Amino acid sequence: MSTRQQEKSRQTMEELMESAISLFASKGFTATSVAEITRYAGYAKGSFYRHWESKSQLFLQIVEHKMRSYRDERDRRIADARDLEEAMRIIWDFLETMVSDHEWARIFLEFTVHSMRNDDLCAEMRRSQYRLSEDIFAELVRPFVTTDYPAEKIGALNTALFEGFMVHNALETGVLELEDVREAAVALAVSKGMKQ
Amino acid sequence: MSTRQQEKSRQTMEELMESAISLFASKGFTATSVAEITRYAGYAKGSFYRHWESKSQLFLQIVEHKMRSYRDERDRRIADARDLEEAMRIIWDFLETMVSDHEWARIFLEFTVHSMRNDDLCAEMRRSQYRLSEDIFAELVRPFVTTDYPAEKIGALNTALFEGFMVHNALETGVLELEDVREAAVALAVSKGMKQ
DNA sequence: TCATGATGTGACCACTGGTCATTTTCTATG
DNA sequence: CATAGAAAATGACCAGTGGTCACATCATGA
Repeated sequence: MSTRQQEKSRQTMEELMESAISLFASKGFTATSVAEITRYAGYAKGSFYRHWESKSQLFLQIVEHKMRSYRDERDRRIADARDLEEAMRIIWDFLETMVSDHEWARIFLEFTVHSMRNDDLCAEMRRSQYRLSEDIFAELVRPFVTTDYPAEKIGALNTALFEGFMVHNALETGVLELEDVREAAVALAVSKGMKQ
Repeated sequence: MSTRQQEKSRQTMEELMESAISLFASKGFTATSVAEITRYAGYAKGSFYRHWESKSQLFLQIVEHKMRSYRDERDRRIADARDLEEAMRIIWDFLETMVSDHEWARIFLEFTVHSMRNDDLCAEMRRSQYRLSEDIFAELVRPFVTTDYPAEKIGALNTALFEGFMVHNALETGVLELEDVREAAVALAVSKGMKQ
């Protein structure tokens, strides 16, 4: 096996990815062009498509990578939760680290909307790797729900509140703090999912 | 005054607007090009820019028009509300008519995100005409809030939940019904804004 | 040394939002 | 009517987009 050549290829890919991450962060997904990504990394445009089949696919790969690192930590901690309220607070710690990466929350929202018009992308976005999907939320939370209210709905309501907060953040309205949303989300989940 | 010429100009503008509304509805904001709008209405591309300074400005005009018709009805009805819960339900009737225009909710979200990267557009989107903004919500709801919790935050939380639901809808996840979100929003507002 | 296949290139495609000099059409006045 | 001047409509043009592909370059195994 020609290790040297493969190594070079891997390095090129990483350079392009670094370039993309930094450009996405400063200009967003749509406003960053493939030509810019390659130019910034010192390659020609054609090289990009040797590594990814589209700009969207690169983006998904970046997100998947970001998500994977959060996920393990989160799943480990939630095993210790004693009730729904505790579980919710652990989940929100995790969401908090996502939003704290301010620019990325915005870009992520941008991409979510971008994917709305493409069935394949839409299907991928529904999968748990790319979003705190309703499914994964329900799974995390189900063991703690002590009412008849469906765990999926608790999850979906929570995700709605979170993603709505990202819109709010993106428009820089500045009325809500993360604390407010977190409190509201916990209160909502508790009122629906725990016997009073 | 050359009434005939002005009349013609007005008619052209209306034709272009109708064309745009129908194309936006079927393809979304980004995917609809200015050339398509004019072609569909039977004009050349240049004519578009005689009436609007950009595609975004046309969009804002369409939204403003849609909003105005809702608003009057809503303000009239809310005057009759007796408490926060009643006020919330009236507001959600209004939001419901917005989402029921299924395709438009999606396009509106698309445009919201599109405007994120443009300061001027962003400022316009914060204004009450274009969104159920935190301000206007606070104003509607303030007279009914009987706790210390700030009315702006109740408004912002409600808007977050609503706009998050639009994301949910756009991805066609299908777990939440409007009823669920409405109930959650009312419950949330009541728990924060009404003495128990 | 040289053939092979992987890696890198940039002109090219059909398209975008937006501009503007030019042509067409209307109308107010002599 | 004739015509000057204004208003409306046009479409070639610009710099850019995501994506393709025939071609050049280079590392490698024989």
